[in-house]
Amino acid sequence: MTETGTTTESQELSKSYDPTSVERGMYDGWDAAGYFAPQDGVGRAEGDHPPFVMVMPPPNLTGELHVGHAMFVTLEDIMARWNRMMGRPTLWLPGADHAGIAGQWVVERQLAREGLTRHDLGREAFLERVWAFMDSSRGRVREQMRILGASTDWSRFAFTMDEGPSRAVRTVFKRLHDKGLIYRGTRLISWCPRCRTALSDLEVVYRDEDSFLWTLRYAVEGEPGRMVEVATSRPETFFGDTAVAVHPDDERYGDLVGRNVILPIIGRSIPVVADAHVDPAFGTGAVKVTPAHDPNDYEIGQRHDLPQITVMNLDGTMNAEAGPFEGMAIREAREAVVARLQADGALGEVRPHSHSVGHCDRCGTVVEPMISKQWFLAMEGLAQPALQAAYDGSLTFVPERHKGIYTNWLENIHDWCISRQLWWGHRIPVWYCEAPGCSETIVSDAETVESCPSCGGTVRQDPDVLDTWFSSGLWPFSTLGWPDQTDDLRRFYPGSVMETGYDIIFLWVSRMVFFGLEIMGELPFHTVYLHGLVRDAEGAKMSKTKGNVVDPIAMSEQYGADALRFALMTAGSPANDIKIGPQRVEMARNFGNKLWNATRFALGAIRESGATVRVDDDGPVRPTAEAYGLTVTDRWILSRLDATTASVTQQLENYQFGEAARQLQDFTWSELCDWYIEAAKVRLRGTEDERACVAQTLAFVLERSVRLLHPFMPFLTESLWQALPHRGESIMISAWPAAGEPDTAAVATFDTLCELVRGIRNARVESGVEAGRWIEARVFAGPQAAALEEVRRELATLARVSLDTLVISAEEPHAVEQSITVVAGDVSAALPLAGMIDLDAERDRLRKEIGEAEAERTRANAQLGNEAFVARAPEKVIEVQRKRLATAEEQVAVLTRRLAELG
RNA sequence: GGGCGCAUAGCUCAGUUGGUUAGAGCGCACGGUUCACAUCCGUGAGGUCAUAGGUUCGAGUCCUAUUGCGCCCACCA
Repeated sequence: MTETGTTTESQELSKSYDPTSVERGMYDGWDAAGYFAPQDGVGRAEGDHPPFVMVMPPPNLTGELHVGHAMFVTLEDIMARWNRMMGRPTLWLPGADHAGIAGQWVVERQLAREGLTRHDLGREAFLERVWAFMDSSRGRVREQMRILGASTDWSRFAFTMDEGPSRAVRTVFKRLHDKGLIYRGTRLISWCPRCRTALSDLEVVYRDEDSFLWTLRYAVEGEPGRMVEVATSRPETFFGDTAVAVHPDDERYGDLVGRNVILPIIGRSIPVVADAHVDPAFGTGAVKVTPAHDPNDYEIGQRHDLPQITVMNLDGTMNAEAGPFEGMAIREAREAVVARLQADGALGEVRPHSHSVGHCDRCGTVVEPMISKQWFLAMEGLAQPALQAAYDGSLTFVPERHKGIYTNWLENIHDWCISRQLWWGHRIPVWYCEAPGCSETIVSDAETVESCPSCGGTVRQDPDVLDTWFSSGLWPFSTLGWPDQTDDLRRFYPGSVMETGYDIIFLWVSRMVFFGLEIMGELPFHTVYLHGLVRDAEGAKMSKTKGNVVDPIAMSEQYGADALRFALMTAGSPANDIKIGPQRVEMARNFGNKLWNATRFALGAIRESGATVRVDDDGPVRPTAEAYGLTVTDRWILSRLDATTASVTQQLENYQFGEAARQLQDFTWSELCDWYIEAAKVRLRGTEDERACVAQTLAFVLERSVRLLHPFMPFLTESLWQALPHRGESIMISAWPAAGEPDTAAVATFDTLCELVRGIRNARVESGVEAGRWIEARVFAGPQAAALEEVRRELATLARVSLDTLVISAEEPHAVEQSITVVAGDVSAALPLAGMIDLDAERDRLRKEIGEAEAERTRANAQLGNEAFVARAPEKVIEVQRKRLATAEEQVAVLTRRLAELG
């Protein structure tokens, strides 16, 4: 079954853990070895090994990575590395996003610093400039992800503006256009006057602003002196009013419906219409209708066939419709208009009013609803299958509550305005024939169209580009070569998990789902895992202007990428926002140091044991009782390793990454280091067989632990694994450990040992025994005496009891004078401390302990005395209570006798 | 207006199907240089699990209401 020796020469580890030297160069080695790519010829086609496929949410190439990126890189890397170790062909596909409006905005800002606008450069030169920026940014982002340890397949790196994804965009556009789902129409859309482009609903963020509600007075035509008052928060738009609307049942205005009113200043006549949308209780119950500048008014206008009068220019100034106010900025115009209305006696009540105002998500400018000719994607038909997938459970959300957010949005979906008046992005693949008399519109998936296919005339491409999220929505298949039927597409579509932030469920996740279903006929992934946002140590959102940005690269340089990753994972729970500061990362680094030193210790122990660790293809061979003479201590740590392995595996299956990391930290630090290693030191000073047993057990447990930790701390674990006895060339491609059966007897005995040791240590401290002093102890262990006898040296060493005087017996002697009594579960110990005992203090201590034991006994009795409890609780739970009662009774008895003996 | 989340030790947070005496790290107190680690070890103090009801043999965990904080959605003239 085994060969001896290790395949790799064990390395000496330096005195202390230096993350920088551990991490340096390691990534390049993995990359060069090709570990990041799925094995050739493996994948869905082969059937029996379903691949694990995850497409990275492509970071925007607009700047440096922030700690939020480190968060998703860590989560996805854990999934990728774990699945790889589970033996699944794993593809984690990296990429980057051109970021449309955000990308253009960054470069425009650069230009602004040079006193230039994009128009100074012209479209072509501007795009060259953007490309140059993106290229340099792309390199940095890749480098930063490597520093973080992202095990992505760089050979498949994709950029949204690359030829492949661009062709996918054109193909989808054409296909959906031919199907009638993409159409061009003149609608009311959201317009950013600064960016000078249309926006989708999702790119508009609303903020409450304090303003006023102005009452305007319109004269009723043909009835001198009679006025109708309308309330508005936007007086400057009244030039575009084409009606006044009142509720059909509003008696105040019933006689006015069908008649006209006169707009002040410009004297235009507009009708009064009845529309149920109007709330008679709000304002005056009469509302000015401006179809070209308000979504509600637009709807009313549609219903009553009202004209649309646009009163603003695309740059946010008033146009000729505003008469004397032409050329003024909107805000400026508002004040001037109000002043003029007041002067003309057309202004009524003015009162403070708070309402929410839409702003451009990118630049913060107030967004204007405008009538504009744009391209739209009809959503109703696309949304249905995407909803169905969520309803029937074929699409899962982690955590599940986000499913409702997703479905709620799709249930209330509006058509998506996909055209943008930008230069940076995917050009709309539509050409218009310029020949006189020919009105041909050509939609093509080709990169260029030279001439009109019907008349041969010259053509001009639509100047607009697509919303950046259009290409993002195609990402799960455009990155795999679609529209070509590539091997990758066959092997890796559909994917498995989409890991991203909950803030882009609408913007991105929903769009990938409906595009995937429409274009590929299959969901792009079965699970959506959503992480929370990362905040600073005070819980504030990070921003450069606040100066509270945690730079993941600086953090990695100081504490190591492993520490940053571990800190991010253990800082909170899935999908909740987490806070992160340097202190937490430092603690994670300390954990790394602990592992480092535990490994150093193990290597030293193995060397000094003189034994050779036996290794097979699954690493150090699991030591057996027959071959190695395992003791309770070894059996305990092996059992704990098994339990931890099983639990961590389950946590990973359930996407509970933080809990998995915490359990591993707890196991390795508390159980392995604080207890096993300390206890094992006894036998390392013992016989040759004992040393060999400890060496094999340590090698086994540590090697497995390091493997379990690998997805979380890839660099450190690789380094330690290489130093430990192992087989194989990298921990990255080693197998995920399997769990064995629990050894309940060993666990019970060792737990008793721990409890007893803790009790004795506590008694020593409380009695003021010097830390270094060896004391006497007599342990009364009842039926556990034999088992404890097996670990008497460990007990003696850990509790600092001199081995010569340690007595472990089944029966309690009648009298032990001048001693301190320790109870630990079922067992007790007497510490004869001649001359050191303050009898009064000891009596007080005993009384206090008796009190606690009695309280415990009372609680257990109460539980068991409850007939309903005994009748209905499961037998297992009742048994626990019986045991609890027995232990408490025993403790009361022992302590009471001791108290009596003290006199 | 609708929806979601959070509230647990001085601080930051865990606690997946309800089940002994609710955990960790930091901080705090006391003590430790014995040959892995002071980036460490040992011991300890510290919590009416926001409030009020309810379901249950049993509630930090499930239900209802309330308070406070945060977020999302919505056509708030």
